[in-house]
Amino acid sequence: MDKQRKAHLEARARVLKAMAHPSRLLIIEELEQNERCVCELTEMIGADISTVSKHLSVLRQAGIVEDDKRGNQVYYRLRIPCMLKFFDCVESVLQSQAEARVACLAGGCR
Amino acid sequence: MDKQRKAHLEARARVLKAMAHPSRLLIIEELEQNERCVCELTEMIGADISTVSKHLSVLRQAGIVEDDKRGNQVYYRLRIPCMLKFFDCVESVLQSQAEARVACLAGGCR
DNA sequence: CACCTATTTGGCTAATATGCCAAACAGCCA
DNA sequence: TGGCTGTTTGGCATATTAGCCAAATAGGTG
Repeated sequence: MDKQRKAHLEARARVLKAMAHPSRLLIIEELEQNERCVCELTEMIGADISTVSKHLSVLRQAGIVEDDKRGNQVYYRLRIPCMLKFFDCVESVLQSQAEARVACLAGGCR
Repeated sequence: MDKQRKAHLEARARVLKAMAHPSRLLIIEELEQNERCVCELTEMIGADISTVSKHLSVLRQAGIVEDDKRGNQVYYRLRIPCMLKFFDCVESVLQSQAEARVACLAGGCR
């Protein structure tokens, strides 16, 4: 495999990996609506604040969110506006899984 | 957080996690072109065939690919046609990272 | 059936991710 | 300055992932 292609695949994988966690997806969904401070996100997620801070750091390092310190609170927002669209495809996969399950129950299982 | 929402986020995360590996992204890109047998994919990836088989199994369990045994070869194809579109957003992130790096070098770093 | 090819599975080790607690830091206010 | 609130960082235990080898399985053919 070509070196450049490999680098590109790795870069893509890093972005996807950063998104591939339920709490981080929740963060992304919330930030689609509005910027939020860490404490708001922590409350929604219901985990330790240090855990949430680390999730945010993963998203920041992946270039997905950016932070903005105001007073002693830190607000996060999406750097990329396309996340919603992005999920259409994930939804297709889930939809298709659901259909497969139905077909399976109906007797089409291998 | 609502139980249903949590389940939904977990389902999405599982799909993203399945995609979040360079070799699996390569597989997805190749299958966008055409179905491929395991041996072809193994050659492209350049890893042990058992490793590739496990990657395929991850993608299959996530509902992203399906397999089709013909003779003693197993062919894989995408179950979902939207993967290319899906990546537009990842590309935006990468693009934006690149721009940030340029701005940084130009002196805009914090 | 014996043998060959293609693929999957089991088992192991090394690397990475997750989540909590405790400690450090930063900004604000008395 | 001292104390308070909000956030990040370090450290650790546990869990998950990745990749290789070896063994098992499945299909095809002599």
